[in-house]
Amino acid sequence: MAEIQSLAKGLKILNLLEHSRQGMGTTEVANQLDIDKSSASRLLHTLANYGFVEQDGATARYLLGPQLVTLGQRLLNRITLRDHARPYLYELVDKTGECAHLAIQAQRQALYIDQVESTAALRVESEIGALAPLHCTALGKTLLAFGECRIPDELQPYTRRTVVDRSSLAARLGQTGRRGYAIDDEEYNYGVRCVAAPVYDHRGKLVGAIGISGPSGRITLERIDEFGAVVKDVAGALSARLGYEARPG
Amino acid sequence: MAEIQSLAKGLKILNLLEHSRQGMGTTEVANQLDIDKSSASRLLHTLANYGFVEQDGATARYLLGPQLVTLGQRLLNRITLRDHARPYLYELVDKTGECAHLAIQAQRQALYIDQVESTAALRVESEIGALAPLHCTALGKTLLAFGECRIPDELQPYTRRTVVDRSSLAARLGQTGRRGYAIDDEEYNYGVRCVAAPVYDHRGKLVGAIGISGPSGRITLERIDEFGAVVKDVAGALSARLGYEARPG
DNA sequence: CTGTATGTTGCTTAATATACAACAGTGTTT
DNA sequence: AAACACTGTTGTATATTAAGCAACATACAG
Repeated sequence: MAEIQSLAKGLKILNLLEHSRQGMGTTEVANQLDIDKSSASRLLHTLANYGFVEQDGATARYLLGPQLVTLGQRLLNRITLRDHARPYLYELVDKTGECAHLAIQAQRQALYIDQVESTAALRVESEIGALAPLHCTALGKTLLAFGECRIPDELQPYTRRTVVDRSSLAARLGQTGRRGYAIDDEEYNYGVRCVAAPVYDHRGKLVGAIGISGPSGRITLERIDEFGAVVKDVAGALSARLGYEARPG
Repeated sequence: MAEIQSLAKGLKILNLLEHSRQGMGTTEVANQLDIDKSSASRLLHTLANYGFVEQDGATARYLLGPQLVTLGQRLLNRITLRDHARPYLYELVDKTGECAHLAIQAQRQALYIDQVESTAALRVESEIGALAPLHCTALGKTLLAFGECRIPDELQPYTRRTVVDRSSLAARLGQTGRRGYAIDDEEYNYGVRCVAAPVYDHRGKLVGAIGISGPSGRITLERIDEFGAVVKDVAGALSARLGYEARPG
């Protein structure tokens, strides 16, 4: 289907500003997106009129605007999974000592919608709202293995351990399915191992994944199955809370 | 300046979807915004391509998309005021027993960027990301009285107590300035009183406001100055933490 | 099976965004 | 100071593009 190009340009500007901490000027935006600065100027003004971008008072550079907070938070508040999941995330932190995360599938990626930090000095911090690839994170693999979405077309490598071969990945996902939890063994970040398990709702539909992330020194290969069992249990308890009734077998 | 109309239409769709819990269909969007359904269809597809809206798998209706969470959260994470303010919000809750809020000025309104809930059964819940009017909330009045923004053109009444006369409001803001904290006496929500005070950064610039909200039964007119003093103190401590040095006088 | 509603697509035309140039404003350099 | 570079905004003709209409497909209810 044909895209409305002016709208697409505006949205591209927002995505561009996401990665700019100190903001961008009109000319800079125009150059990045290869459009005329007059167009950039008018697009930015339109975005500003609706609060999607904001001009820094001092530098006059454009930043992401408050309307995005309003809309994003509105959406987050609507995800009731999040409310239900919170105590279980705490339970994970208590039982494992590692940071716990909750993600859902969105835009063919894993969207982190909540986290509870551990008290350990060395810990893995993620940002709520961040998107992570499906093929090389424990939460993502969980969504792949137990959900309905297909393996992404491109399997980008992030570390030397990232599985980029489709058939190898499919085989691993098969294992994951049988085992009941997914493992990320330094496939996304060096030195970080993660374990995650699926969360189902009352219809038996996959709604998300919860898991833990920690340094490889603590989440050792010897203990990883132990962690896996814990994560699987807690995820099962959360699913039960959501009305899911595990089928026999 | 001229708006890019196609972009504006797309942004209007997002604003429209904010208030729709169960999502909207193409025709519905088209009718609401008075555009042709073919245009609505193409605009929605464009928004969907970039993740700003998402189609519910079951109902095929459009909902706000995950990209808004990503961008909104990115922005929230950048507001360091929020990190600094959190312990002071807890302090407010401890000292007053009421819910504490942090807001900044955005889009000529007060943007709630954090809250800490009290443990009281009867309490005032606000949503992070929500926008509130400047002229009839304690946080908003604080931003008006101590900041640089002007009184809004339209003073919409929310309750019978809302001050809608500009000169009356100006006089009240003068009082507020001398007193050092702002009061909302059921001017926005019936049965709810709020008290708020300004937060300054190291340059002495107003960066936000913190305050408490509670039922009128607990925040009585007799005790409101007592609460005001507490809020002012805590806001002062937060400002100090941000490097603000109160000027003599 | 008919009638109504929805969402998508093709195509023409009218609307509009673009590109270019000119201009104002700001700060830097010589 | 003056010249210069750079930024952002505005005006306008033109070429692009989105709108509008109709047709079509699909789903659902009577």
